[in-house]
Amino acid sequence: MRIVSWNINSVRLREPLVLDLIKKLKPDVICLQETKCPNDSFPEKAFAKAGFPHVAKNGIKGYHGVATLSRLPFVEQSYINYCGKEDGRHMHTSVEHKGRPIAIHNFYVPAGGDEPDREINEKFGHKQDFLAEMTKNFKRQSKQKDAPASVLLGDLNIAPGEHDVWSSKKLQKVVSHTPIEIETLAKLQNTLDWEDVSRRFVPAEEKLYSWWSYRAKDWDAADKGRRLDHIWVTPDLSEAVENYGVLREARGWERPSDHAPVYIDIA
DNA sequence: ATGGTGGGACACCCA
Repeated sequence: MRIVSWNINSVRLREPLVLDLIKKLKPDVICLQETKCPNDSFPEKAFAKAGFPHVAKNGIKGYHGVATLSRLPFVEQSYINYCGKEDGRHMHTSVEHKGRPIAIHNFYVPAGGDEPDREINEKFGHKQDFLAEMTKNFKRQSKQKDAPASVLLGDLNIAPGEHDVWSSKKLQKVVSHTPIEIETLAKLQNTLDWEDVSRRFVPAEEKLYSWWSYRAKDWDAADKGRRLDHIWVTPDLSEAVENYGVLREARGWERPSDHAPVYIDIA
């Protein structure tokens, strides 16, 4: 089973690119972020025709918004609102794989604004609070006896490792790579003992990115990227994950998203 | 220190 995560930056504008992605990667589940699309105008028909009749969406007008597309039916779907906002940043679904459910938590974590200081930038405070609330919710879930095998993925808007950014030194005070965010993300990762799948397949000392700014003259040549998109799995799933990749070429497609899709294969 | 680009809704927000 192949699961893809992609910050699409407008699903309506880039509907053709999603179809290209389907042809290219032949995924079973596609988790989209930044759909920027209300639920009633989501382009479902095109995706159904391409083999994805099952769509779970948590969209709002204009910005944010997440959606999960699947070849397989969902045995469960729900979403949680964070920080008292209905801003479309989480979609939970469950699919059955070899007779047992796999929970898929599709997240779009707040970007956090420009200043890494909650006293002067409330967006940064929101990002920190959002991650704390995720941690609290998953801690509760992990205490349940029959907690399902789970995948947590999406645009977490934090690049934690030294080689998850083009220059760790230059980005120390840049939101997405500050020590406080990295610490908050680690706290979340440790609650359920999630495994960051990417770094099992790509050594920690190798540069690995999933996002390149629109502002670069030549994103590919400059290659000043960050790994903002993540796929984590609970320990009971770890062994079954047999492949991981970033579809870097998608960043070079016509009218691209600034994020590339990331994916895993589960045996 | 600054401004560079892109998307959506609608005069300015999000990233």
